[in-house]
This record gives sequence, C-alpha cells and structure tokens, in this order.
Amino acid sequence: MTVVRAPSVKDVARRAGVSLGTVSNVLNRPETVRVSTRSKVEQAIAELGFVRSEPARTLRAGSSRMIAYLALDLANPFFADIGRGIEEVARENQLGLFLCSSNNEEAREVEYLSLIMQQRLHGLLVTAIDYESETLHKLLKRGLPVVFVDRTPGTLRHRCSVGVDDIEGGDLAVSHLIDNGHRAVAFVGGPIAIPQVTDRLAGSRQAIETAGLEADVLTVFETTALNVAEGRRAGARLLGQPKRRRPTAVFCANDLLALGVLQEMTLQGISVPEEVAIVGYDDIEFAAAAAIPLTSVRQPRHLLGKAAAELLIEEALLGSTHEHRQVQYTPELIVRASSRRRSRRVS
Amino acid sequence: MTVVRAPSVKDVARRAGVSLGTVSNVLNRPETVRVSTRSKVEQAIAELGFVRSEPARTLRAGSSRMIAYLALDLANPFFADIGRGIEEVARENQLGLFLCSSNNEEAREVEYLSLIMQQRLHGLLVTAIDYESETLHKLLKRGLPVVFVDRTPGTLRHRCSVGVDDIEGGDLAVSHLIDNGHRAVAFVGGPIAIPQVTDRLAGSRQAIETAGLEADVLTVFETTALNVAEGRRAGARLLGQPKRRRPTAVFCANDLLALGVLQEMTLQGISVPEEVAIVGYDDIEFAAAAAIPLTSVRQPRHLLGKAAAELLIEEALLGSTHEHRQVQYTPELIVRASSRRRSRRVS
DNA sequence: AAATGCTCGTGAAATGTTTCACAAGTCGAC
DNA sequence: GTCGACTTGTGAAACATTTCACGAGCATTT
Repeated sequence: MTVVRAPSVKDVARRAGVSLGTVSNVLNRPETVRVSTRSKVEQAIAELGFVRSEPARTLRAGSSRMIAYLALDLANPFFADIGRGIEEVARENQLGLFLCSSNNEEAREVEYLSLIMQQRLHGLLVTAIDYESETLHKLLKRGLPVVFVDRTPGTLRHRCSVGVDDIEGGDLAVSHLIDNGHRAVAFVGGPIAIPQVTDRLAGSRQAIETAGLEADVLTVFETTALNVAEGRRAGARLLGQPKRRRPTAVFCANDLLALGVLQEMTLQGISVPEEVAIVGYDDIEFAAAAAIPLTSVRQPRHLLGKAAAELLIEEALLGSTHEHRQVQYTPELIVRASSRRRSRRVS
Repeated sequence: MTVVRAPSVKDVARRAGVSLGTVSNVLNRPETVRVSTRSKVEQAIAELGFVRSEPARTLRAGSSRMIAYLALDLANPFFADIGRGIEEVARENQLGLFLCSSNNEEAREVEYLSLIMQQRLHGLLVTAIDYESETLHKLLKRGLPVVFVDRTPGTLRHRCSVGVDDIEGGDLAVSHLIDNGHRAVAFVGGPIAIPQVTDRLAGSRQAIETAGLEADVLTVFETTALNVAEGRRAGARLLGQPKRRRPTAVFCANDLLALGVLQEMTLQGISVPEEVAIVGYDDIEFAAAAAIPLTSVRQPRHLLGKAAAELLIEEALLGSTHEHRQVQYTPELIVRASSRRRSRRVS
C-alpha cells in the first residue's frame, strides 16, 4: 500500500486536456462550461479519484466551511443531544461540525479556542467555563460569529445566545413538590457560582415565596460538581441529618445528581418516593429509564441545538447587518414515579 | 465590531522590520535567530495578535495536524468514553481531534468520510457501519493511517485495530448466570449481523456448552437496535411468553438494552433479580447508577481509546515501516444487584 | 465584409505558510 | 588583508484552489 500524492486540479486539467481554470469552473459553475468539455473533465476527475483540498479552498476563501461546538462535557448526554441538534442544521447548510469537549477544564477550553482560531473556522457555538478569557475575546474581536449555548455570560449579554429559563425550571420543580405536600425540601447542586445552578436555586426560592411559605423550608446542599458521584455524596449527607430535620423531598440541579441521590437512597433502604421524593433536571434519557423513573425538568435540548446553529448561520451570512438575539425556551416538568403525590392539598 | 483581516506572517515581518522567512524561523526554529531579532518579532506578533493559519500550514505540509474519530453514536456513553481516551493521547501529541458521529446512518458515515478526505487529515479512527464502502477504501488506498475501533472488519482484518474479546465477554456473562442456577436464559440483542452481537451471542452459547447444558437453555430475542426503547420492547416480548417457558435471566448485548428491560420489568411489577436476573454489557456509568445497580460486562473503554490513538500515531509516524497490529483486551464482569445469586451450586 | 455580441475557455494573481539555497556579515587564523 | 568558517537573515518557490479580466472563435446583424 504505497502513499499516493493526492491529485490536484492541475492533474485533472492535464488529463482532460483543458486549463486549470476550466476544471474549477466545472466544479463551481458547471453551467458555464459546454457539456462535452464538462464530461471530459468529469471523467478525468473520476479516473484520478480527485478530491478537492479543503485547506486550499479555505486558504483562498479566508474561512472554512466548518463550525465548531465547544461543549463543557460531551460525555454528558445533555450536551451530546444539543450537539445532535446542531449537527442536523449544520448538515442542512453544508457545513462541517467540529465537536470539542473542554471536560470542564479551563486549560482545555483555551486550547480548543485557540485551535479554532488557527483553523479559521466559520463560526463557533460555545458553552464556556470562562467567558472573560483573553482567547475568547480575541475571537470575538476578530469578528468570528459566536453563539452562546445554554449559558449567557454577564458581560456578553447582548450577543446571540440560546438558553432555557432556569428560574422558571426551578420554580416548576419546587412548586410541584410543595403541591405534593412537602414542607422540607433539599436543593442539591453546585458549585453555586454556575449560572444555571444560581438560577435554579433562585427559582426554587421563588416557588416557596409564591406559596407563602417560610424560606427555611429549603435547605441547600452544595456540591462540587454536577455528576453522579457528587449526587451520591449529597444523598449520604442528607441522610446524615437528624431525622426530624431530614428533608422529605430533593430537587437536584441536574439528572446526574438526582440519579446519584436515588442510588444512595436505594442503597440505604430509603424508599422513593414514599420517604424521599426526588426531582431532577434535564430529563436525559436515563431519567426515564431509571428503575424508579425520575421526575425531571425537561429542556428542549435538540431544539436548543437547532436554534443555536440557525442563529449562528444567520450571523455568519448576514455579517454586519445581523442583529444579536437572545432566544429563551421554557422548560417543562415531566412527572414520573420518583415524586408521586404523597398527600392532597387544595391549590 | 468590525471584521479585521487576520494578520499574516507578512504583516508581522513588516512591523518587525525583518523578512518573512525570519518570522517563520522564530515560529519554527527560534534557536537559529538572534535574541534581539527574536524579541522584535515576538513583540510584533503580540501587538498584532497574529495567529498562524492552520489551513495554510496544512496546504504547505500536505496533511493537517488533526485526526478524526468517526463513531457510531457519540450520544452513547460507550463511544463518548472512547473519545475521551483518544482525546487524551491526541492532546499529548499536539494533535487536534475531530469528533464525528454517524448516528448509525450509512449516508452520514459516507459524508463524514468524504469530509475527512477533503480535509487532508492526518489519520482516522473509526467504528464504521459499512466496511466495504467505496469512500472508506479510497481513503485506505490514499495511504491514510486508519485504526479500526471496537469492530474489526472481515476483509480488513490485517489492519490496525483495537477491540475487546466479545466472545469471552458473552461467556463471562452467561457463565455467571448459569453458576447462579439459571436454566432458562434470554439473549437480547441485535441486529444479529453486528459483529459484537454475533460474538456476544457466540460467547453465550459457548458458556452453555462448557457447562454441559442443552443449547435450548438459551432463547434469542433479536432487536432492531441497541437502545433503551428496544430494550423495553424486548422486555415486553419476554413477559409475553407463557409462564413456564419464561426465562429467569436475561443477558443483554449492551447496557442500554438492559436498562430498557429493567425498566419494563419494574413497570410490570416483576422483581429484579428475584423473578428475572439481568446482565448488561459495557458497564456505562448509568449501569452502576441504576436504582437496581446493573451487573455488566465492563470494557476498558478509556484504554481502548488510548490504545487506538497510540496505534494511529505510530502508524502515522512510521509510515511504510509500520507493522499493522491488532490489540485485543479482555472484558471483566462487574457483579451488582441485578443478578444477585438465587441458589447455590457446586462449581 | 465589417462590426457587434455571445459563448467558452484561459492563465495569471492571490491566499499564508514553510523550506532551502544562498547571501551578507563577523570573526579568527594565517 | 585574504581566506575560510560560522552565524544570521533573505527571498523565491511551492502547496491547491478560486477568481477575474481577457481573448478566441463563432454567429448574427448591418
């Protein structure tokens, strides 16, 4: 298996007995070249197995036909689903999609951003950790079309973004628990500094206030990350509480945490939802698939991805006439067994 | 925010008052240029915010510093984890990683392969659907370094690949069930044509034979895909069996199926593992996190990714002197609650 | 038969980088 | 003060593509 230099337009031109410009015309404006010439060229292309060099096209054009989605963690199905939505739209628009995962590490995020800059990509969709990084701002200054996904950074609030109303989501979850008679609710999530966590917590408090209850109905258990292991730890901490102060319901800032809590409860022989009700957030596929199906706040993930990609394409095409827009979706509560009603109450 | 043309080496050279070649030297062979000149250039680079154009470098070099991983479905944590392993090695070797998901669609796979060819990538890691596609063979003929991940195609058996011994995995799972006294075992998986499914089924049969049991101990329930929904359907079909013929244990070809089966059992009030024991495959994070933690055959996913990437890099660096290798790992059975022992038996 | 207008095709220029043969400058040795 | 050796910097060429002004050839009109 010898390495063959990839044939170029020049090779095709020579073989077809035409000029190099004509080959380019066949490729880009086939209607401007006579049928007989065109087929000669097409045959030469087929015979040589010619494939256009994307780097050369990009160099010439100044920017590539690729966009990137830089996510926090592609192993989290939430982001993977957003990625699918993006991919769909990118495909429809003949754009390649470059998926990157920063794995929640700032260093990796910066590395990817600088890779994206080097690649002269056409646009960027990003859920970032650090919205103030020099690299990100350099990209923006260069005029790269950017759409922020799921997190809207304070100082860049005017730029294009898509998100879900997390305050509303938190409100939905906790209102549901209150309606079901719970008067001691735990909020599990963190780090609190993450905007989503802040908002979901704010929504929870709003629900309690609206119901005319005291603020101390809600106890906050902060975690260091939003994954299953942290959920398990939070569950253990929760069970460590003196029985009379132990919450009868838990609202988790995402489903991974909720699954962790659920697992810890099952392990410790606490029955769900009888002794402790659980509500998650994101409604990932595994939430419904849990043996005790999880009540969760569903985000239109796929739609989120599609909307973000469409926004990006609009920005990339319209250029300077483009007006930045913030698209906000409303979450939906999916009630399942993990928070089944325990007592009635006139609402 | 105006769009600024990205500065080039030429701009840097002008600003620093040196020739263009010198800038290139600073970038690529800093030790060959006098310190005073070097710092002038470095200052100019910083002032202009110069970023190398990767397309131009690629054009010049003939191939890019990027490799691709084309997976079957990145939303499946199994592949996402492999991706992480690959990413780690790629990063260590200063290579960019281009993640693609064919979503189990042949058309998408072909599209991505042709995108990869156009991009003049440095190498390809792939878990493909169609190993006989023209596009794939064109890539191979061009001499592109390729490593097959998790599935080794028949006709390309001599090429580099990494995988896990799926026959052994199937054997492990079913031997465990037999040891636990089960004498009516269901195999859930499909399409049977998928090599992994074939192998895991073969392993199951091997276990039964080794135990000296009749082949009809095993009933096969073929599915059309390896996801949760199909698992649920298989679970329902299973429960539709006349009671005396109903299997007391289920071995699923992957964890998604197993979670689906588990969910259907819980829904129908069948207790796991008392009435039906379940064993999955892959040991994804959600297997352990299920409310009834799932027994599963663990594959060293992360390691698989790392090994594949290392193989690819070796192939890319050594070129023609490289000898193709097939790396095979051994799976491990992780026993959890879903298959807890029901009766004893001297083994 | 000259002029006009059209259809097709041409070839040079430009994109940003790297490499490489070579030139210019410096220094020491004879 | 000339030669060689070494250090440092130069600039042209090459990579594959696209674009664009232009020219050749031909048919139609005057």
